[in-house]
Amino acid sequence: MKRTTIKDLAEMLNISTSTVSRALKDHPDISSSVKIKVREAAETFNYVPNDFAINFRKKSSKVIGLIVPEISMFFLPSIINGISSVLNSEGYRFFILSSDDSYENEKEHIETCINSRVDGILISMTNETRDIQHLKKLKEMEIPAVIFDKTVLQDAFESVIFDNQKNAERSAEKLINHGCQKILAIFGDENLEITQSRLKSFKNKIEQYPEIQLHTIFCKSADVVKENVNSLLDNYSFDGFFAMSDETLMGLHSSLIKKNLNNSDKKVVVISEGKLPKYLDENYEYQINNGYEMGSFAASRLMESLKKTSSDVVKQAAQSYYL
Amino acid sequence: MKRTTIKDLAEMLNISTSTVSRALKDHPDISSSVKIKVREAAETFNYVPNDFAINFRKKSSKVIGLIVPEISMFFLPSIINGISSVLNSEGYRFFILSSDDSYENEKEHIETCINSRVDGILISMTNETRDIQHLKKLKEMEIPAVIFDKTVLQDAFESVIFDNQKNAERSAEKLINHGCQKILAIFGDENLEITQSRLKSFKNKIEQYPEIQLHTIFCKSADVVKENVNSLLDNYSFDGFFAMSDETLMGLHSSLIKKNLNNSDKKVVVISEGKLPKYLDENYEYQINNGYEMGSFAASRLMESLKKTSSDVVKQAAQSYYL
DNA sequence: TTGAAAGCGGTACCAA
DNA sequence: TTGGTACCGCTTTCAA
Repeated sequence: MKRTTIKDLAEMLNISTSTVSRALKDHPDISSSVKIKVREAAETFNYVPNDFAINFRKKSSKVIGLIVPEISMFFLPSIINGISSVLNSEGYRFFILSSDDSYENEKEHIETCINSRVDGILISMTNETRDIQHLKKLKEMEIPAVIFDKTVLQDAFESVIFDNQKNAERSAEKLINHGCQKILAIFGDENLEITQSRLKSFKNKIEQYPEIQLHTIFCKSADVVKENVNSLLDNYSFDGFFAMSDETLMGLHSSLIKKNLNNSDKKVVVISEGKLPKYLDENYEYQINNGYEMGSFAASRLMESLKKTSSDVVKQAAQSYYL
Repeated sequence: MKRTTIKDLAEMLNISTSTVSRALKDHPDISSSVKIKVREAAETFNYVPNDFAINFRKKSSKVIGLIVPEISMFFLPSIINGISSVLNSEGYRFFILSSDDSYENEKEHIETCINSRVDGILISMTNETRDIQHLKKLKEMEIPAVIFDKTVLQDAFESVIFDNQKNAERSAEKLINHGCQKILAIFGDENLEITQSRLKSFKNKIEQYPEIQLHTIFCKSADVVKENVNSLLDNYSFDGFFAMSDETLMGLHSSLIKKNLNNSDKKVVVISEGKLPKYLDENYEYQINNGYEMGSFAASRLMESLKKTSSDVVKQAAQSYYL
């Protein structure tokens, strides 16, 4: 089953391949009579341009590599939607590679992307990732990359991140305004930058009110949250809760249900990326991080970089964008 | 920034491109001394084979198109995981195209896939899709495709679907075994095949017990479920609930919370694809549809088709697989 | 306005 | 064991 090529059309019409090629893309040089003939033949014989040959020729794949730490329920769909909306409208495709929270996989995926000649990379890093050593090659090869959400301290690539400080502070304010006096704040993995930055500003804010008692815990998964909160609630009571993420909220919620505290007058504030949680309990208050916005913004930044020729690239610290 | 090519290496080493090409892929004809030289040079000059040139030459993209009706929170992540696990291990990539529940988009995506020369297609259809007219071209071009989850009656392509009948029946049995007498069953869009098949077997089972009162409603979104259930609960009470999907469950859950029924002794059974809902309320019972399993199974089927040469393709009704 | 031809980076056949 | 070369399908420069 051979697919019709430009050469086939050229032979059938007794004209040259260059003429066919130009006619097909409505080049001004070509007479309209020829254009019509060519288009008809193309239509009739079901001609489909071979993207490979084109990409190969043009040295541009129109493909972006999306590397994510994991394919999670909470965040990815909205991110993907945001990315799709921008990339598809610009004629780009993207493929997803999941690192499964392993630095080694992440490193390998970068190689994969380089080998398959992606035009650019969108990456969110694993919890294990500590530096951007494995991204250096991208700079050498001048493959633009934008880091989003999960990142490390660096100034080589543009990054798009949520404003943790702002979100954590506002969450604290919400609890304060509700008059909460005994607050349990639940954070994720203590080693993550994101945890530290949310912790810091949350704590700072709360500490401006010496009368408030703050208890903080760190848990690496929803299940751990649940266990820890369960045992805490056996001995203490709280009138306010803070969960730094959707995942910590899942654990907290589960525990509150178990302890029959879900209908009491406690206040729960959470920094969230999802849209599902609104069904958990409509009384929870969300400081929403918008995945769609992040995805589309990161993709836009990447498209911008792609449009710059390499000579445009100013060798200075890349910008970080806060959403 | 030019990337090193085989030609570059050949010139540097004063040997032919064919020799370099063969040395690089460890061809038995090549002497080990040459192989070593070539590999060293490749290493030194950071040689990366150009997949485009290779694909172009070999007429195989190693890319699969994944077309989904929407990028939803509930199901997609696990599906993607399942697909990834199979495809990546076979050296394939895939890109995601979302139809946003529009038949027109779906049709266009098929074209896109054909144009970008994907080796195969995995597709889950929109609610609007009524036939496989738009897939006919795939057959002509001998592009293998596997339909999963959302499909229509057809026997041209292999399909992988959940066993709705089994799931609905088992869900009904669960409620019956709990001794529920007044059951509210919540279904999705009445026009969908999936709804009809779940409805039918659920109802059949329940009707074997004439003493049970069954009330069924159809709602197109979680929010609609919530509204409808809210007003129903004002006038009636139920001791058992059935939700045909994660989404209907979300609405139901929300409503139960609002009516303070979440800690009563009602029974809730749901056919679910997600993993999130376990945190909603651990007393809910799930008849789980495993997205990971579906994704990996569909991908495996596709890989199988890919391995067959076109002459292997037997022209007979394609099989459906039930999970 | 059209055509001839080179070439993108590999691969593989045929010859040496 | 190695080299020469045609070719995959398309674009683009140069010439006519």
